[in-house]
Amino acid sequence: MAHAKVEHDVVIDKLMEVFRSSGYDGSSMATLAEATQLKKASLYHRFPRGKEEMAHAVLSYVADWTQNRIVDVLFSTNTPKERLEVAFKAIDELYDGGRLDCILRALSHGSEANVFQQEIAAIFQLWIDAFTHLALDFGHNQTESDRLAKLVITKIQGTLILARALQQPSLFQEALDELKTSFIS
Amino acid sequence: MAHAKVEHDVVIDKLMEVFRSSGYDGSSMATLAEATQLKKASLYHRFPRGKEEMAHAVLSYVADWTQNRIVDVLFSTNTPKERLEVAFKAIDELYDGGRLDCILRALSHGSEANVFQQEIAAIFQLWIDAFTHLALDFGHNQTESDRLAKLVITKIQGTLILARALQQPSLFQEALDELKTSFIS
DNA sequence: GTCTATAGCTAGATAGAC
DNA sequence: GTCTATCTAGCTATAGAC
Repeated sequence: MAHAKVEHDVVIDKLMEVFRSSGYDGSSMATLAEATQLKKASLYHRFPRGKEEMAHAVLSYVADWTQNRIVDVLFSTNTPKERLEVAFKAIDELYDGGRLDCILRALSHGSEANVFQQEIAAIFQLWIDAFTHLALDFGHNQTESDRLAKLVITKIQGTLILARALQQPSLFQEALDELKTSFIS
Repeated sequence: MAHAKVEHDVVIDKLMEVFRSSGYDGSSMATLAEATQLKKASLYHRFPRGKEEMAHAVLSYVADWTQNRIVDVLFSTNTPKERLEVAFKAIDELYDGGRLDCILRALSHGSEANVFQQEIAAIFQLWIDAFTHLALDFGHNQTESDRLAKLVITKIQGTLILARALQQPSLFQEALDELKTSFIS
């Protein structure tokens, strides 16, 4: 089946893989086509407005992922401890234990003025709201819960940068453990 | 003086400005030429190996800046408290109070495999060594000093990302204050 | 929905005058 | 050391067959 239809989810996943490792401008239609095993014209058939639409589609996927794997989990009826564990397991997978870069950062640099800025901000806000809710359920007060939620994001992002720069993924693992402890204690 | 020689430091500064806001692949010879007020051919005269050499020159400048404004300061003979204040003042300037992105991150994505990875890692290591030294002088033990030094980098990088994504530079300012407190207490 | 082929443009890079 | 002019390759995007 040389011309079999490639599943939409698989295409999005491959596009994300390229964007997150090469950035927006560093990802050409040629490399995106190669990664998805589609020809350039086929990509344009699926994403008529080209590369920008592909990046938006990836961000839309990331928003869905966040809703399903973070927000829904942290607002579920399990115990706070259980919710915390499940969410952090997902985060660990998302970044492959500190080896993969964050797609939101990869798409925040670009020659054209930040067309993705609002979408990215909205996704970060999903994370903040969800972790604030969890912290409240752990018994922290509002101020401390806000602080913890932002700490989740800044610690993950900051350690990802250092872990990848120094090629020490373990730094990321340690940070996740420390974060979990911050909620419990 | 239409053809006056543009100072090397000014050229580096303008190149950095473009790279840090547009990333490596997002910065074209045309935009780099426009920013430096030089024609493309003049840039090639100064940087024969083109864009890659320009980025290396910028990273070399950043390494020098780190040596002068961070390492030398933190290894000076002033009191730990004074050294801390001077270094953090420099950091605040470097990122314009949380409004500017980090050049090291801007150069860590690219279509070509990470040609800047080692240079970037070396600069982060300068920061780590300098802040470890400071923490030891504050009376912290070796383990805690290592932790604090890495915390400086991860907290700065992480909060920069969130501050810029949410367009709330104050998050960065707060983080700098918290970091200073971490050393003193 | 996929493909081949190609248009039209912009990228990085160079030659050579001043 | 700066410039204008230009080359070639790679880019985004489209046309049209199957």
